[in-house]
Amino acid sequence: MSDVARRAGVSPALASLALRHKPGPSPTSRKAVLQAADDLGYRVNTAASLLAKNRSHLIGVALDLSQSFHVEAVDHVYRVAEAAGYNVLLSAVTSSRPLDRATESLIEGSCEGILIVGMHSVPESLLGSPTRMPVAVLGHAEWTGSFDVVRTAGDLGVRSAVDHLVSLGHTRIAHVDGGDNSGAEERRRGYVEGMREHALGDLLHIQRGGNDEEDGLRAGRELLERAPATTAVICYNDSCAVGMIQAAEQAGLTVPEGMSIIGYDNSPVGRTSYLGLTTVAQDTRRLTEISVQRLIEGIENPARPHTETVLPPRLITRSTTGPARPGPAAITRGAADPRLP
Amino acid sequence: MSDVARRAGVSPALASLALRHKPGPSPTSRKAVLQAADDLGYRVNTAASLLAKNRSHLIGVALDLSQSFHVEAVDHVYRVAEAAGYNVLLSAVTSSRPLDRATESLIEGSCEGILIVGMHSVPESLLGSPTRMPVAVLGHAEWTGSFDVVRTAGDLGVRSAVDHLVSLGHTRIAHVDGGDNSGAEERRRGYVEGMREHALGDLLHIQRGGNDEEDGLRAGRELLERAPATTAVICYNDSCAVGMIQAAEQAGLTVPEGMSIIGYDNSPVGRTSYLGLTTVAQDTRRLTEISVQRLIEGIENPARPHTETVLPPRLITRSTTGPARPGPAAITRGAADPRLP
DNA sequence: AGGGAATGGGCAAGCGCGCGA
DNA sequence: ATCGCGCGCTTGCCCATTCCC
Repeated sequence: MSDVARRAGVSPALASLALRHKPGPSPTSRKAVLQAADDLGYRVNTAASLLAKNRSHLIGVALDLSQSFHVEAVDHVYRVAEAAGYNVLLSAVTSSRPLDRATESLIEGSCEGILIVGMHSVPESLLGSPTRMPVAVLGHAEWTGSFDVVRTAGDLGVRSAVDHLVSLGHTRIAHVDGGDNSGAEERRRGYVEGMREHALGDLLHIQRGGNDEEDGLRAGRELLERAPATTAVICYNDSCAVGMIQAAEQAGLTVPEGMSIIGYDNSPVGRTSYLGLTTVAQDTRRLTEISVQRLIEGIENPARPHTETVLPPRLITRSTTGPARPGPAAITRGAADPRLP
Repeated sequence: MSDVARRAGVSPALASLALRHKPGPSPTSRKAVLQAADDLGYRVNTAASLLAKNRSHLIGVALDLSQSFHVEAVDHVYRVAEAAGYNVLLSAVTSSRPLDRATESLIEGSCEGILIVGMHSVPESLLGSPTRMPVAVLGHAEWTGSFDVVRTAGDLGVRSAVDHLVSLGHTRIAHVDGGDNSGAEERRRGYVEGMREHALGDLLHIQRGGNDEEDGLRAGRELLERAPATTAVICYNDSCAVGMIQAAEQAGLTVPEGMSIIGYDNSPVGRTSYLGLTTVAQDTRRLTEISVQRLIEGIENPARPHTETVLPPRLITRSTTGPARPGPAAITRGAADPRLP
């Protein structure tokens, strides 16, 4: 930096101010410094700057890249964080890289706070003093009051799915659940409550599912065998629903005539015009905005109490749900797919 | 750190050595330091350490999280980098965040080299002195000799797809291409060469496609209208192929009886037991290993000449390809899906 | 018994920048 | 607009002790 300053004919201190667009330097010297920096291809040394400032303006994000919801969130995180003057550090959780390793590397990256996407637990090491660090969770974590949580009311989402199906005349509505995946318990509860509310408590059928197509396919096959009278299924998520659709088609059921199917997440896979999956959408954008906001508030005011924010989901009706079939299931599928124009 | 040193009864310098597991301290003082650090919940200040060492042992990775190939690569990157004593900095490229912004933030994160996944260009700012920085590209970049490239021979992949189809008796083989997406040109060339080699140059049909299902669906509809005699299609990638399959089924063609379809990438979407997509697989693992290796070599020996490494792809035959239909296309699809057991 | 290597440990000079005086 | 200190750590250099020829 002193090279830059010399070239611009000012002191290093002034150059520092100019380079950071801080008030102080006159327009003349400001321009001179910027020009000199450009000529010399100079870039500030982040480490030194960080050491001197003792602030990084960096927020860390731990996520599972294999989940489309997380990937979608990333884009919003960048937007919101950058608008608030923060940079973003990403760290992936994978099958071979547990959450605590991900957060560990974020801390090493000297971030000032951590956003955890979609995990249901928070590493204790983050919350215990003296290493305490602001944490926000975007997703379903048990809220203990020592971090912020921003999530969707999954139970409401599934209840609205039940409502929708009931309004179409369905009664034998099953649920392919998500086992112990993130948010699965809540959705299961929403299903049970929704069914009971419509006095369909006797027809409850929960089939163990999972979070991918394979799981949905397997669960679907089992479901159709055990409860062949089922006319509608609410699945843990969209991938799972796609598997369920495949199971139904394999069994000779058209969708939605023979079987109505609802997913959860409004993921890209369900959005294609071909599939047109009816699904429960989370407001990824708002969720992300709020969680990043909360995290930044927690960074800038460590005394601030932590909150849990629950947003309502929204049912998106597309073409995998339709009126309950009056008679027995259709068992043929013709060339003209009725889902399509 | 001096607190730790005091508590352990040694000097800060010795504590530094002990904390970094460097030779010097006796086993006794080493243990004392580690114990003291643990008691105090001490963590080294990365910024200060970095400033003093002037090395970060960090490699930056710029990628597009919406592409499954990139996501798959991440896992391997972590493995290889960590094995070589490097940490990883991730930076996403999205529709609103161009590559140069991603690499910019990696540089700010003080990484020592950058791995660019699947983009076909390298920001000039990375290569021009005096900011020059080691760069490796995992994917199809025009190799200029000023960075390393590790990629798959896409043309060979598509040629082997053509070979496979020809061996099944197909001649009217079309290609739904990837437009100007990464690697599309090479795959298109492989198609043309493969067809010519089998003296099928007259039957060339290239349909403008893209990289997602929507593109594949649209391209498929057009293709079936313009070249209804087509019996096999090689698609730019798996998502595109899924769209193509949907277009075929909508037109009343069963797969593979009425139409054989091949994808590219061996992505999760095609791997499900239901789809069983025949596809050209890249060796993601090897590609990643080599590219990270090359990058690290470039960091540790800046004088090293840059290389281009081209790996062969591998055709994975599953159930969306079959013998060419002898007569006209089948136009019905029954309940019993012949793809399935 | 004396000299030299080997070993464990301390001292202090920065690293490049930001900020208060 | 400048001066100069200090952020927390690393590292080269030097000192002290021990052990061995």
